[in-house]
Amino acid sequence: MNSQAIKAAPKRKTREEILGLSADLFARHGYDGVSMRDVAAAVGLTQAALYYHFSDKDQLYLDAVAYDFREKDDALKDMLASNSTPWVRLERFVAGLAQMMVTDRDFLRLLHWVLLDSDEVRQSTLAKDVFGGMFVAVYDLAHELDPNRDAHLLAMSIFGLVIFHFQAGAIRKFMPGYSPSQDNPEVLARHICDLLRWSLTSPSGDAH
Amino acid sequence: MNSQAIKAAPKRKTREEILGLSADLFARHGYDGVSMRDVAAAVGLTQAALYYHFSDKDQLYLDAVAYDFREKDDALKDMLASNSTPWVRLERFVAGLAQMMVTDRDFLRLLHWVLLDSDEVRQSTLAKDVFGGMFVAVYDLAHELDPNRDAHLLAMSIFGLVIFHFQAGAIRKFMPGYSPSQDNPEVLARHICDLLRWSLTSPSGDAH
DNA sequence: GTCTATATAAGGATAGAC
DNA sequence: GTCTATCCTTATATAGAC
Repeated sequence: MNSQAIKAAPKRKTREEILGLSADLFARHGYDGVSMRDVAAAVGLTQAALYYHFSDKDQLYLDAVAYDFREKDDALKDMLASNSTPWVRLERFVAGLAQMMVTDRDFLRLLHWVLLDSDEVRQSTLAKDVFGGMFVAVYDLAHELDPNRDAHLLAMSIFGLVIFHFQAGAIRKFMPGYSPSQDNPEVLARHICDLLRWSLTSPSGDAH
Repeated sequence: MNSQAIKAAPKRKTREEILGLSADLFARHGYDGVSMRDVAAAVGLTQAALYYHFSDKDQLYLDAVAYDFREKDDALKDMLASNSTPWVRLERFVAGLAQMMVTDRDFLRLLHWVLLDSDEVRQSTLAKDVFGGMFVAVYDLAHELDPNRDAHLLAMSIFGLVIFHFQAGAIRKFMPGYSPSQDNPEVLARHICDLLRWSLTSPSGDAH
């Protein structure tokens, strides 16, 4: 009925189960905050078994992050790929990204840890594997929105506007002007798109 | 001749030395990534001595972060306080914040860890002690820039535009359109202020 | 593939001398 | 105020049985 029939890929599942569960843990507590014991307990194995699947903790971490981001990356790229106008695609992407931040808290958390990682090799690997495709899509969109601006900076700004809002989510609540409605992805998306739109479509902006 | 000679403020220095040095360590490696042994070694004391000054690791961390941010908070508020026009103050603040991100890498790192902290109590404490004043200043500025927008969201966006750029600094280098000049605080500040300015001053922005 | 058992290091924290 | 010495827990990783 299904692919590998009964016998061909018998235990490949364990590896993916480890990846999924450890990604959750790393998202919540970071590399140093998660022990191999924690992972083993979550999966329902002993510590030693993990070393059958992964050479060491570093490798497990790297694979887990890549595993977790892959699917989100695909979803986000889908939001950008269509033949609507650039502004419609932007609106959909921003709302979709914001929604994703709300729906899956771990997405933001894991992203956070990745950005924070001080290991250069891990970062370059993840940058390409995980963010490369998504960034390029937004980068192209940025160029469409305003060919006269630095598309790289503009793309970064788009990400920053959405992501930072949620990064600061926990402390935002203690700041003046806070309203729970701001946690609504639609409200945020509206704010951001307005901010960009009345900027980028600016008619006769003069010298600068 | 040295130390104890004066008598007035004999050993208060040690505590501050611990705070300064441990702040560096926490900035670089986070709470879990720093051991009391690490701190002790950096300061030149033994582990046990730390427990004379701080009840436990949590308290040391909390005090160290607050200690480190206090001075930056003051500097940033100064940039916002003047009687120039709002746009001039914005430009100065953005450039100043960006410069600070470049000059003191630990500032960003520590901020990062604070945002990530999963401990609610620690977060509310730090939110008020550390960011409260700075946020209010930007919040007020945001209201001046455009009284018709949600000042809270706008203030957050201003922070996000600057901060995220540097958060993503390490992976940005692997993305298309990257240029070293974008690491220049002046260039970034120009980009951000343009983005906001041609937006917020938008003349006849119609319905939305 | 997964287990038990264990080696070995590093972690937070305390007691008591000075 | 700081030290030495130590306790106890937790950590990564391996060896070898099943």
